[in-house]
Amino acid sequence: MTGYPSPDMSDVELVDVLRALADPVRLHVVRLLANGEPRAKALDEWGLDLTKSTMAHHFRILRESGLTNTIVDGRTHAVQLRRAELDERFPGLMASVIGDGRS
Amino acid sequence: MTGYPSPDMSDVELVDVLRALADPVRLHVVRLLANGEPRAKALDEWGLDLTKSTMAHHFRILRESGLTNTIVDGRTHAVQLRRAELDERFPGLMASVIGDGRS
DNA sequence: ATGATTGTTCGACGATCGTCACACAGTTGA
DNA sequence: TCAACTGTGTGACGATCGTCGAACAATCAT
Repeated sequence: MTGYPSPDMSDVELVDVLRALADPVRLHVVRLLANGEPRAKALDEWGLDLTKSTMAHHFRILRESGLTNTIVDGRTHAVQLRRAELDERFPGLMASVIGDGRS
Repeated sequence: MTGYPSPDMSDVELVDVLRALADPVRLHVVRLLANGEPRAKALDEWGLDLTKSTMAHHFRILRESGLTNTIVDGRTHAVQLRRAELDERFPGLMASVIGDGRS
């Protein structure tokens, strides 16, 4: 049901999380995941004009950095922000990054 | 007295700040600046084994991203974190990035 | 003036990054 | 069984990044 390995949060380094967030596409994705709900990886879920392989690349970086989990169900995959764990490891970071309307 | 142009904080984009922070050297520098006090650019102030030109490169990125100011005094320069402005623009971000002891 | 000091800028280099097309693997449904 | 579908992996490409040495500019002390 839940597939693909994500690192233990205790092994996650802040600088790697920041590197994962330091890209417009991935920051956008993380913001759409702010509410903690899983979201399908399907291209039309993200409002981005990128190819499958490019999105797969970004999803991989998000997962390997510790930001997300991948949930596999049949042939569809979903991504979920590891909000609670991230809040414990890096208090305030997600809140400030997800932030409000300021670009 | 205060030299080299820093961007208006209202023009600073979060993704650019994150990109500036997403490097071990610059994250280290920002943490040493956490208290808001200026710090000389002199190499021995940072405990890093890098050349002058490399440090100048990192200081430039920090300044252009909006994270720091440069204070010129004679032939010595100092860097200062724009803490108050950053806190207003991105509440909680600096606090979470500067954080505590977790690597 | 002259030489030492502090820091920037330039050009180069290898490494990493973001993107794509293509081939591949697993799941679903007819 | 077989075709369609969803997503991953590979290899390539240009662009950006981090680093360095060397040249330069500005300031200070003598």
